[in-house]
Amino acid sequence: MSGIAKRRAAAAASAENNPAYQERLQAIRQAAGTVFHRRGFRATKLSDIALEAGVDRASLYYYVGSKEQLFRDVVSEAVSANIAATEQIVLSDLAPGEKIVQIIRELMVSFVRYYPYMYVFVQEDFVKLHADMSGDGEWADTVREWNNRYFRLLRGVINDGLDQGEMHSPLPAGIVANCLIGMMNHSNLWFRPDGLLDAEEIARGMAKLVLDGLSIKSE
Amino acid sequence: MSGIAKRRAAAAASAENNPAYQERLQAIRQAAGTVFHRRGFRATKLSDIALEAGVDRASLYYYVGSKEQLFRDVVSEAVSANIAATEQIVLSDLAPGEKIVQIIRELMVSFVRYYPYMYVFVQEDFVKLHADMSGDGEWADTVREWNNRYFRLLRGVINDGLDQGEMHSPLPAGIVANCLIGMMNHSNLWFRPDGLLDAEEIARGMAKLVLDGLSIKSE
DNA sequence: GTCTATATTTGGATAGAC
DNA sequence: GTCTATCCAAATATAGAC
Repeated sequence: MSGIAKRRAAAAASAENNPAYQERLQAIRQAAGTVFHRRGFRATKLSDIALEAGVDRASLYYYVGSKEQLFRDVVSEAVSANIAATEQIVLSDLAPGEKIVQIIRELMVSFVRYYPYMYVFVQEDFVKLHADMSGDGEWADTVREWNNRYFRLLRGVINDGLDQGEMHSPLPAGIVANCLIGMMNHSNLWFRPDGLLDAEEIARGMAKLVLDGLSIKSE
Repeated sequence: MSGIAKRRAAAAASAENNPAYQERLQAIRQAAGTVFHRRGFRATKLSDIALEAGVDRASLYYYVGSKEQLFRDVVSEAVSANIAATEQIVLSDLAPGEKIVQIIRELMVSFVRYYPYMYVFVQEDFVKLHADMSGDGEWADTVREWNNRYFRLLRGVINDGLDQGEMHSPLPAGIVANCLIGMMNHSNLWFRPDGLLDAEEIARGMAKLVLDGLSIKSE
């Protein structure tokens, strides 16, 4: 273990009693989130994060072991919380259509609650990033598992809706699920928490789009 | 101009009479398309493209000036053709809903016709890539203009549908347009030309999803 | 804890022989 | 036209002084 790594570990071990340390670490994570969201993981330079956080580039390493570790730190809590919440929705006794409404709402609200950490995650394509994040196979498994779980939750709800006759589509449930995921994740490019519409309104609109469509039905 | 650059220019100038040259160049572009699609622009190494094309890394430079130029070469024709086709659809006298059907169809079919070059383009976020492709301001303008034109075309059609009373949504037309773009572009992760459903079928299903929704209406 | 200086790796691009 | 041997510019991470 290198010198800076030892001091980093020591600082982290006794971090609980050290509010200054916690504050600095939080500032670094927030700066990292901002830059990751703006540039994407691969294009983000640690010098950008250092600039954003107002510390020297080398000083980052007193708090963070690597760029990849910093990425994991800022996304893990947000993503796992959103998946857990989505699992609760799926386990509820709501009708499939109402579950879709709630799942979309949960995600859009999470984008704001954890802004911009959720976007930092969903904007990345981890299949393409595999080479960059090959340092830890366990992390790659975690990400794959997150994506698979979320996809299967959504596909399952749509499948139930189709089976129960509440929904209809010429597309298989998996493709519909991917369409919804693409629609929601793409909001990382245009949705901002301080925009005209808030997350709840946009989520309602998206759910209506998916469930009822744009066309006005002639009755 | 460097030595290899001179020979590259000379070869390109007399390329018309040289089928061997054309063939090699096409092979390189196809290899580039495959790797760009698999890894994304930034993560793609010229050594990957060389390996895929079966030539030495240095030999690429007899045919191509830079990684960025290679990227432009493989996407330009496909993207500009799709935008031109979309403009024709928008200029037609179809109803807004039918225009949406045709626009979605045109894009999904283009994904196949130019596979994988259209995906190579739409999977990139050029705002984030700006630093990497800063070599040429003109290219940045071209890309911005492409994205703006496509967005405005789609938003315009949706706006017409809302204004004419054929469509309804609580969301503004621009957000709906972004939802469709996200849905369609995300297919770069799951759609393959040799899959179970072809582009026409998927486009019809997507259009139905957007226009009629998933829910079965009680009549 | 922070910063200067630097080791190291990676990857785009070129020189020049053949 | 192609390949070997480089050059060079990032950018991550560390050493070690303070």
